[in-house]
Amino acid sequence: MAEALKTRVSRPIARGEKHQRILDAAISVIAEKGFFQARVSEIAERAGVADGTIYLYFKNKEQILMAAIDSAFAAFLERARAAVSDAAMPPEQRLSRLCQLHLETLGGNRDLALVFQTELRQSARFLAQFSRTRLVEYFDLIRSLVREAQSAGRFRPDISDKIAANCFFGAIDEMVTSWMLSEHQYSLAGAADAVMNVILKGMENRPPAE
Amino acid sequence: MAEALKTRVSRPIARGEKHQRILDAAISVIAEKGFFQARVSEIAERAGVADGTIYLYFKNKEQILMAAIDSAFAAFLERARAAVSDAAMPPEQRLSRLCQLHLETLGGNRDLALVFQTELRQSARFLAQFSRTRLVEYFDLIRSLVREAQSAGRFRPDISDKIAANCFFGAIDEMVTSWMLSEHQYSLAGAADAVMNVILKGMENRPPAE
Amino acid sequence: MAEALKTRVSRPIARGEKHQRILDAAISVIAEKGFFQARVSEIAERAGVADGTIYLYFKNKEQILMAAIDSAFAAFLERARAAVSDAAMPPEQRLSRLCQLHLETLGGNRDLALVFQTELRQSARFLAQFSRTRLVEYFDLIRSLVREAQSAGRFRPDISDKIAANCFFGAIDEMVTSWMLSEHQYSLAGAADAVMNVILKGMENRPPAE
Amino acid sequence: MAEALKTRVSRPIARGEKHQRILDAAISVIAEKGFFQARVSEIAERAGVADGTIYLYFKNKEQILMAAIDSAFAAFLERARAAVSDAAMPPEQRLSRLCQLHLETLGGNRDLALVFQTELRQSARFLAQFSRTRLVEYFDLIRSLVREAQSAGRFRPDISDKIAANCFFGAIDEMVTSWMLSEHQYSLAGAADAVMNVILKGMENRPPAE
DNA sequence: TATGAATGAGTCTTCATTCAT
DNA sequence: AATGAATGAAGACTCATTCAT
Repeated sequence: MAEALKTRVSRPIARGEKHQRILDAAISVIAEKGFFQARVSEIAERAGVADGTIYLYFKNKEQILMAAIDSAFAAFLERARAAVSDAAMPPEQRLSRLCQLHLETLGGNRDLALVFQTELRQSARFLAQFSRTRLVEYFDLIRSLVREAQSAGRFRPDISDKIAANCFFGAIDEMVTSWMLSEHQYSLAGAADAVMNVILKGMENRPPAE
Repeated sequence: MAEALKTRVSRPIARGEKHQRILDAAISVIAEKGFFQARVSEIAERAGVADGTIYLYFKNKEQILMAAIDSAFAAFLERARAAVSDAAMPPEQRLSRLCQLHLETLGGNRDLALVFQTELRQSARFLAQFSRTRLVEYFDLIRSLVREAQSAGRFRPDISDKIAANCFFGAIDEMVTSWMLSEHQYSLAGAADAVMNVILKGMENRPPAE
Repeated sequence: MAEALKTRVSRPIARGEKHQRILDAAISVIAEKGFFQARVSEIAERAGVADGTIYLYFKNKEQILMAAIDSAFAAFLERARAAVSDAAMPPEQRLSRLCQLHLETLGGNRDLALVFQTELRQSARFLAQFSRTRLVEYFDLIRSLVREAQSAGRFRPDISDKIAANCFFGAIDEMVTSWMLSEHQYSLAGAADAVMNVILKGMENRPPAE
Repeated sequence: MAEALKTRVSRPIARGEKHQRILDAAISVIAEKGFFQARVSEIAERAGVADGTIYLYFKNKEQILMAAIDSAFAAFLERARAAVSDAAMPPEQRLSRLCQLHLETLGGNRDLALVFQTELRQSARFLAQFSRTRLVEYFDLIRSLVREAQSAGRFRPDISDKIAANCFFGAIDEMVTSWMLSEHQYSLAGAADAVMNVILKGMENRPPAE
């Protein structure tokens, strides 16, 4: 009975832990080598398991990589949603917080930044739907904040929420990319205010100067 | 004899022409399959040459792909420079033209869009300097226009030209990406004004409303 | 001896039953997949035991498969011996009964037919002696009946019992094989008389027609 | 021009030769190891080519093995047809010739015998149609001779040509199998007359003894 | 120059077997 | 005795690159 209980309790944990170790190892390998250069044997090695063990948890190489990217993005999305959940805060300020979180998260995790900037897009193009779905969810989050700001009269009503979201996301995304390619010579999160200073100003609803 | 003569006369052209055919074929294959899924034998087939012939023109697969991407981007950059060369035009209007050209060019060439949005970034990460250099040149073009606009008092002086360029390029780039992933359901170039309406407004130098 | 006794007393039912379940599962898997395509894990699943449990009863995969085939054939041989044990019956009639039994048994058990026709031969070629020995025993049974018929003057004395047994067994065996490959479109046992009508006639001792 | 011609002439030969070398090597490996134990790398080694070269000639492992078996059987079938093509010879004598050829051919080529007796049957069960088709063609050849003998009043009309063919083929086939398993201690072809002495006698049309 | 058959290093994946529980 | 997660050896197959023609 103690045996059974122990087994029932410990196995799931052990299993989950190994599953996660493989996902983490996969992110690390993808970050370093890229999606198509990632080797199953290297993921196994970094996860501290045998090659064959990988296949107890994932159907094939593609599924490992997809799951790894998706799981990383899902976690990111989760935090993003939490960051903008305070309905009491004005929507443009929540967009600022989202920008801050985005730059902080990727600026603080080189592997994540590499994967997001180069591999997520690959997966969006070539691979199954779910990674793309995550991106769409992120966009929808931004768009809903934009519409909210428009409804509140804080953003100009004449701009499309889709285009606004593209400008918002594109500007932030490009900040990450150029930072990533520039070998991180500066603090990414430190640029958040400057970016928002341009983007939000471009959207704000101001009476024409007289 | 007629054969030989024909060969002798046409060769100089033929070489250049064959070289170019390989580059074009490479772009086409990369657009379809992606950088790492592109096969040398498929490039050869589309170029109408034997596999081995590729190696008379390029050292290895990486060099083909790099040269193809670089050459496509170089042509793009050339047109971009020409588009903003009219010093008589106000800088912010030249930025608008650049945006228009960017969206028109990629919106009108699916292969180019695919390569720029997903593979150029890959190459920027993994491959030799020259593709990255092109990107930097494009950025420098944007930054110089931004600085010019600042000097002329049209753009706010308090924003960094680098960040402004990131916002400008990022917004446009994201327009292309989302259009590309959305299966081109709308005219990309048609969105140029809307994007500039946000970005340029975000940079323009206006006295605060009182 | 103490070991044997202990086994016989304590585990007889449980051990024997699980052992047999594995053998049955093995026959079923071999029939479906073939000897070399049979998977240990599938045998374990069909036997309702864990993979590792298999190895408490058998040294390795080859031993399982060998034992399964051997056990199936041993049962068959047992019935064959019983069928021809009536010394009062004329030997050629006993050969007919053997033929009938052979066709009935395999015609009534698809798995057994598949295993006998394709896998027994494999095992005869590649695997240890014991399966082959069973075949030899079956042959010897046939040969002894042939010799008996010759002694009784019912079969021609000029034909070798070995060759006669080959003809007898070969004809029956081929009936099974062609039936098996033809998707069982007809009753196999129903052909027994027709086959014997050829084979026994070929062996019978008749004065030449004048 | 001479170059082109030479290429056009020599290449096909070279290709065909290598193709055949691979088939021969495959037969040899299958004979030794069996269908499912045959390794592509071993076939390549025996054929004197690199592993990858195999795949220039065959789509995958199964295709190699199938082609090898089929080609060997096709050659056998060809000879069989030639052996019984003399319409002037009585049909029962032609059946004897077929038996002789069958036993001679397999008795003289150990690899072929091994492949025919154990692997052809496997392929008939598991693999694509064409090997099975060959077997059917061989059977049809036998059946047509049986029917011819019946029409000529040499064979009893009351037996089915299908069952007669099974007896005929089964007896011969079993001779080969038992010879093969007995380590070839005797001349296989030498047994042809004895086998025919049983089988043909079993089929012959004789008035009942009075 | 041009060809394309040949090469073989490199990787994913399977599955018999082990062993800690 | 029983389990089944973990192992890792083995093997099919791909494809960039070479080189004889």
